[in-house]
Amino acid sequence: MNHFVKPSAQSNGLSDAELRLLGAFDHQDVVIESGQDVCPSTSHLHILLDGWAYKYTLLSEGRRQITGLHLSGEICDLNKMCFSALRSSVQAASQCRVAQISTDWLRAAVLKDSATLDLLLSLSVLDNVIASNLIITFGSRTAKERAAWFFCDLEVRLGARGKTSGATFRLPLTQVELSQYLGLTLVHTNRTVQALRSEGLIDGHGATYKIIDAISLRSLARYEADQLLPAEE
Amino acid sequence: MNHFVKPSAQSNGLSDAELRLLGAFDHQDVVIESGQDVCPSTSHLHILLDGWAYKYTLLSEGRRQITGLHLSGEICDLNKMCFSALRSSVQAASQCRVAQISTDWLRAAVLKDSATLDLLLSLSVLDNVIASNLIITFGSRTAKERAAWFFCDLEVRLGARGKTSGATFRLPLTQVELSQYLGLTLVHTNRTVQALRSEGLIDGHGATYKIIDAISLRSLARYEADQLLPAEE
DNA sequence: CGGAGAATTGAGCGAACTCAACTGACGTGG
DNA sequence: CCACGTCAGTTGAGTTCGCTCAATTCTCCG
Repeated sequence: MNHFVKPSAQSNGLSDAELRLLGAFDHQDVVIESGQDVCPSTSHLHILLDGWAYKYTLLSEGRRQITGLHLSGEICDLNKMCFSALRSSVQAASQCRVAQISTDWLRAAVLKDSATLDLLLSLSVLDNVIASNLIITFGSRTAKERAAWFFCDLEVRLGARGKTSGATFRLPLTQVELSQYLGLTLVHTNRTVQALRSEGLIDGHGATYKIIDAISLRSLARYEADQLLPAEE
Repeated sequence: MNHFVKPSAQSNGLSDAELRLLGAFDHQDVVIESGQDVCPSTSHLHILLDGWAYKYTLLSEGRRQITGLHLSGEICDLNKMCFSALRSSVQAASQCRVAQISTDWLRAAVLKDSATLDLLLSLSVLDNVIASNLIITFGSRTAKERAAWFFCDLEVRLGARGKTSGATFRLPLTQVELSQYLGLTLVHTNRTVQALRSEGLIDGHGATYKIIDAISLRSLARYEADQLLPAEE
């Protein structure tokens, strides 16, 4: 059986070692284009191997709220192990490579191998920790702090995947999407990001951003790797 | 082995049948006084048999954010199955009766019985759904809508447990706690609840509340049982 | 009666929203 | 090659929501 280790709390997803072990699983690779549904099948789980995706739910009047951001190594639809019909979907924010795993197959694997059980539980619990962090952000941070928090969080998660060069990284989200994630209006999101730029905390327009002053940014965001993270490794 | 059924999505917790089956588990009953820590042990999970509790995390400057509300039948600290040191705690909002279950024992039980696995997974995923609902609330609802949403949600969850008489129920939370849950200031929470009262949507001060006009309340809150719930039952 | 915690009220301010217009990049078709 | 449409980003002006900083009432309990 596979010897999974605990998913890295820093990266919020599967580690490289885990992804390598994933090869032992009965899975299927798919490429999803930007804007498409990442999790079309209800009988399979979907693991992001590469690319950006976000979970969202549609609200009244055409609005929507993005409830989570997924990077490579993360499982997008763990809920499918239990519930088939949630009111949320997962959309690709960039071209994505996705591995599909049958829920039935995984369920059987978990019963056979306690390390796999640990992995699955850890991923689910991690999802909760991430969600709690977002709740804390929404409940206690101003717009500027939210934006700062977003960039801090992003740098950590991308850094853990080796997707940053220096403090520079690609961000394939439009400001509309960013505003739906941060729970702000588009206009205010724009002004807020500009403020971070003009204060010399970040730089970059369009798809490429760079963190200039990580210390001040974290201080502004009261970023403390949030809910713990590292555990009984 | 136990024959657990899926936890009720309506109530967000264990059903009566599940609680009855719980007797077969190796557990220990404890009474926690209001204000005390519900989950002191790190080697045990804690299931609320009766009472109110909330998960919170302390922020800078003495502030805190309540990230989840727990009613009877809910597991408060599922994260202990994976991570030992989270930055959050669970506090009793009223006197609580709590069942402690050893994490090791549960882990073994899950590997032996697929129904128990389903139960555990369902509970964890349900936590996520609840958290997503809160994120949606924070991201898209005004103060008044948040408060209305809170009462709608409460009525459903309490109703599923038979803890309402008519639309009347006890709410053992102070406005300070309510404000920490809704992500508003105490003053604004007070005014917001008053507004709901003066508009004839709810009634009641102190610890006892009553929903007068559920239709209007739900409409105001855009409450639609939120992230769905019922599944492949 | 005094004190503590909870709920309430008032006044003023600042953050975030709304509405509306405008720029710049890009692709497509005449 | 340029006119045009579209979409992302930006800017301005005015309004409203929610916050801050008091101070005051109410309730309960010793």
